[in-house]
Amino acid sequence: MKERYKLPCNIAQTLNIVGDRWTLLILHDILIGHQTFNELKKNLEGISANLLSDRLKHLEKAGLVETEVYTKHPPRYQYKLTESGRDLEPVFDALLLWGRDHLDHCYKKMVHSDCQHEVELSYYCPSCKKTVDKSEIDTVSAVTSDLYTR
Amino acid sequence: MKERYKLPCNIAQTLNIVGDRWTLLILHDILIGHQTFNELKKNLEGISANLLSDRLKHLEKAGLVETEVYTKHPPRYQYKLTESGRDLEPVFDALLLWGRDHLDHCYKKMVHSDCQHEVELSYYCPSCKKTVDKSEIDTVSAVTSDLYTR
DNA sequence: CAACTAAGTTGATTTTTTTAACTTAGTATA
DNA sequence: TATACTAAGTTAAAAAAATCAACTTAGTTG
Repeated sequence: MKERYKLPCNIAQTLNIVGDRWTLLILHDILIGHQTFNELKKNLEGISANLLSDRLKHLEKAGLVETEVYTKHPPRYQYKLTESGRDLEPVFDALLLWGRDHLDHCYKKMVHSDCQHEVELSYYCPSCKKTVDKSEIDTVSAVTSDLYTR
Repeated sequence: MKERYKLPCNIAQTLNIVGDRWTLLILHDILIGHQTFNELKKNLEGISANLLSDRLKHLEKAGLVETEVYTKHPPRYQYKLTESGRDLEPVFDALLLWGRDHLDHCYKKMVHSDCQHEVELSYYCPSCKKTVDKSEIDTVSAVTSDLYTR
């Protein structure tokens, strides 16, 4: 993929990697256990084979997906997420929870297994070892530590 | 927008609303305070006027954005996020934090204002009033409460 | 040996996005 | 008062991306 968005912004640059049509859904489908080409194709109803092929190649190059031989004869591969691919989980969960709250029809929710109550996303400071409110968080430039808004 | 993805999945259906090229970046730019058409156009380097116009119309229809007159003469509008638009914040933050961890060049980070340490996303059970680990969370069908994997 | 399956590839068509020029209404400037 | 300028778009053409449908290749099964 060419660098589509040129903005100096984590979100834009992340979307340059995972923001194309179908890409996040492919990654999510691998995450939940669909690992062969045809399994993915079957599960992602509506995707075309060439697009799936292109996306998998791109994601492998970008280091989010890796292939692994699972039978030698005939040679068969399975697609797996790398660590950086698995690290998209909060993105999937944030989208899932937005959908839970705002879609006309909600398909999935996330509940705490102990009590079966729905969970939320929150922010955690590993140094203070506590949950912090969004209002206590600064989004700062990674370079100068100046306060930034993007 | 037509219903592009037909999958019975919160993530796919959410991406039907916000997954088109430029859409999340537009929403984020409104969130951080750019509210007029030309401000958005200037800040989203590379976007074309007609696409920005189309996206804003779509987002208004979908209820994530609303317009407000801010001068009568000449009539001038500003774009604002509705509550459902603002609720995308965890999505933006999850993308930002993925970028912090995995982009070659990181532009922004999020720190706890008290201690200046970088924060993480976590899951919170409002019923148990505590942070819960992802391993303690079930993603279940919203309808039948059966365990589901999508 | 014929049919089948997995994992794609190829080429044509359709849809989206980009590029660039134009519009419209009001404001400010010479 | 004509002229240029700005905000907020629209329009049309060209380019790029996605979809659709058919084909390929290598190995397997009946």
